[in-house]
Amino acid sequence: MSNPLSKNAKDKPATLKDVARLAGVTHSTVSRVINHPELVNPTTREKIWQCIRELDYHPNPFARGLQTSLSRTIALVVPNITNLAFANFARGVQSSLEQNEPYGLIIASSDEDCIKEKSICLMLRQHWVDGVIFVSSAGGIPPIELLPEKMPKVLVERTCKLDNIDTYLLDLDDGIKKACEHLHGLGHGKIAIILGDATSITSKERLKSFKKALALLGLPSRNDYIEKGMWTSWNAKEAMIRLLKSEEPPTAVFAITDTMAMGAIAGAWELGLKVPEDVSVIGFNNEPGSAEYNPPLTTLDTSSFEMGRDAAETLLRRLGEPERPSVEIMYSTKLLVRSSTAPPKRC
Amino acid sequence: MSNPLSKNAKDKPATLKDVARLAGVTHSTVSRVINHPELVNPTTREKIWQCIRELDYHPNPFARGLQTSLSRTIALVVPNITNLAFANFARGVQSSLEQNEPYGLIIASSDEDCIKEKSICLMLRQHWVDGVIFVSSAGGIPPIELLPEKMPKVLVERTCKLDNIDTYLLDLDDGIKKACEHLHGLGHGKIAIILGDATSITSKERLKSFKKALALLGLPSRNDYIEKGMWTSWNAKEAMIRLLKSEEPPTAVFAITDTMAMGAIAGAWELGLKVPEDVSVIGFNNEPGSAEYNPPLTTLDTSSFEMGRDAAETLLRRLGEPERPSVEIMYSTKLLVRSSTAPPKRC
DNA sequence: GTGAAAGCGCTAACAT
DNA sequence: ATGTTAGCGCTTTCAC
Repeated sequence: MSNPLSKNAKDKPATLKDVARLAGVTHSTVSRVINHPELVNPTTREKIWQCIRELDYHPNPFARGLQTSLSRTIALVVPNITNLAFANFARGVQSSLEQNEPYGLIIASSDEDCIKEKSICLMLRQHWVDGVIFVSSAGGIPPIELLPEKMPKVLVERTCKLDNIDTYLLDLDDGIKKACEHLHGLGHGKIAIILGDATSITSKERLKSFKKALALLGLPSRNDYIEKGMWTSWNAKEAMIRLLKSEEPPTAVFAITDTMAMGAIAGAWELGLKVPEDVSVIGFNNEPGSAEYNPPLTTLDTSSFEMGRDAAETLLRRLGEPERPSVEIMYSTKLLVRSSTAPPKRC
Repeated sequence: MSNPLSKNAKDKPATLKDVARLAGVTHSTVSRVINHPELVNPTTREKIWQCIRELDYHPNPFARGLQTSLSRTIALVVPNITNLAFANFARGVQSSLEQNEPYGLIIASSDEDCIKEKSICLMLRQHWVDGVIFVSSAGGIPPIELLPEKMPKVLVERTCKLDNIDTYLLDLDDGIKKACEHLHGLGHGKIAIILGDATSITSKERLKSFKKALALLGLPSRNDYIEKGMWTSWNAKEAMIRLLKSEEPPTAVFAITDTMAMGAIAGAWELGLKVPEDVSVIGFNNEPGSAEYNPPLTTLDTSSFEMGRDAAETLLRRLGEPERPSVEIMYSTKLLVRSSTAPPKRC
């Protein structure tokens, strides 16, 4: 129609055969130009490329997949896409995909739910993705047994005994120690923590690092200083209110996500308490917007975008080279001191 | 191995033929059981289902796609996945997919960039998605000409003359009028607006509605009350600072996303000004967390999740029924009055 | 360096 | 109600 190119009759997408006919060769030669160009005569190769462009030919992914079992699509499974740290991670993955081969990206959000994670794996198997990136799986190790053993997988924030699985880790012990040291250095001795849900591995791991850090500083671990914010700002707000209304309220609170830190600050505010004057709050992740919160959030930067980009690169590399030794990469976090932490009113 | 089921030799996925052999029928009968169960004898049907389960058979999507040209995957294109309103929309889409057929979901974020939007379409064409949902495309109408004409498409927050495209719209005129009326009712006469970037259709449309609303209230539209926040809280913060430092600063500011509203509040705060005492701020979208901001944000709720869920449902329906008349659905917004707006200090 | 031919796993038209 | 058969578009031996 408006397309000047002479397409095939019914405007159906051109096939290998169409290109072959136009170029005066057989379809196998055309296929060869695409998959093993070095095996074909440079002159014919160039001619065939012209025909490919002229017909706007694109290989049919179904036919190709039927042969190769490859879909040129990878999947990313995160616990919650509305968590900005994960959304940023996803952007990192996408940016890596853009700069490398044109892989499609299937994003699935499991809502921190093991059951959903399983059904996502089932869905992925039915869609034959070439590889998967799992981020902080709800049940510790994601249900990878539901996926083909050979399918490359990258685990983020989780370890797994299995060989041939690449892993991206966050140095929680170090990061959380830095956070606690910062608070301790300001004079805080009564530090509480706001977790997500009590059962998630993410919460448990961060709690463990937190307890370690307190011990290192000679501070006691108090059970009444452990609260659950269910990953949302509104629940964290309630958690903060509970903490501050207790008999001996903490002077500083570490929330294991920025979102919950913001909720915690809102909770203090609701009780007429100011942050950081009356209580200090420190977050985790450096989510976009944390610097513009009121007050700007002191937090640990976890480079979500970069991690996503690197994780995707690792997956892509393994896709091309299945036998390469697996890597385990540890990311360190960076303490960003902003305005939500200050010395306590009275030591 | 640990699987008790008697799988086929090499543990390769079972095929139609394997099931047929086990059931003592031909592969076409098995295919029929899956695609047109009503055409097959209930007894054999049941037996075949058992064999399917026993072998854990799943149709090969490539072979199936080669026949049907259907991938059972749809795509969602949003301007920015780190915008919580869009992330929520995506969750809505996913939830609808879960409750209906097991469609895969490809999410692509265009970064408000027309060029990227085009390359996304190219990628989607190569992945043969069955349908696409476009949300507030950067260039007005998304580059649908790059996608097969027959591919079902749902447009969100955009209209398009083309027939057979389903549309989900936001009643901006009404919503923004409500916001301005609220501000005007509190006594504000000097109302500024913080847009995203100046060139995006989203910004232009909201500005138009804003001007209309001001006119309706008998308020003048001042060009120096139009600022750009580039969709981020940090840029919105700078924009707010510019507004407040001007000769005749506004007493109220309407930011066209909550994220930018939060940045605006941070800007006021940086100048030692309080919200809502010194300046009122109203947002748009009711993003998760807006209620826990400091102060809780007055905003317009746009039901992102529900819209995503409904848009996906519409797409799914059209997938099953390509000839059904297209729908155009208008969503109204709801004003949520919280604590970031109040009467101006001096009228 | 290129062509011929087989077959990946499935669907559907046709035959019985 | 079920079986037979012919492709879908591609990759990859195997000949030449």
